[in-house]
Amino acid sequence: MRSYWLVKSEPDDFSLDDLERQGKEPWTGVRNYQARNFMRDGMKKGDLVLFYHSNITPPGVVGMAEVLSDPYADPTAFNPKSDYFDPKSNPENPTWILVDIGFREKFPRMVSLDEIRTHPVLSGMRVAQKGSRLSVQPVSTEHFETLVALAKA
DNA sequence: GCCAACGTTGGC
DNA sequence: GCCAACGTTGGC
Repeated sequence: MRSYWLVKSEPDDFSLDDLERQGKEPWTGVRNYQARNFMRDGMKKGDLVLFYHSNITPPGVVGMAEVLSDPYADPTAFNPKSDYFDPKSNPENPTWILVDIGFREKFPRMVSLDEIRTHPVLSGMRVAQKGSRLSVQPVSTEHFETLVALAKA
């Protein structure tokens, strides 16, 4: 049973094109417990992931990625030189967990946040809620299929 | 650049 | 355990 997800990324920091170039990327730097729990407890290899660009005009879903690894400790939490360093995390009992995300496809067109919010089905997505800051979030099968169909229409 | 919404921290 | 202060996210 495959699950569906949405991850946010600021394209100035790491875009879908960057993911395409790299092929895959350890999803480092998530420092929110709810988002971590989704990666740690929910994500499985082969799950499909909507790739969302935030902090850009317009924000929206630009493509599809997939989960390529089992969950493992985020190594940036142990690196004092990293922006994501967290002295409270240690390799014996890591606080922060990630998965590898792989490139799958760039959609023929972006589905913007505005379009998600005004769509009768997609408006129920968590990302559409005002003030929604969760950077890793589950997506229902219906929302996933509706959004992909729209992106390819 | 502004600021509302939200999550976390820390004093009490 | 409460909650004010603070820092961050992210749309606009």
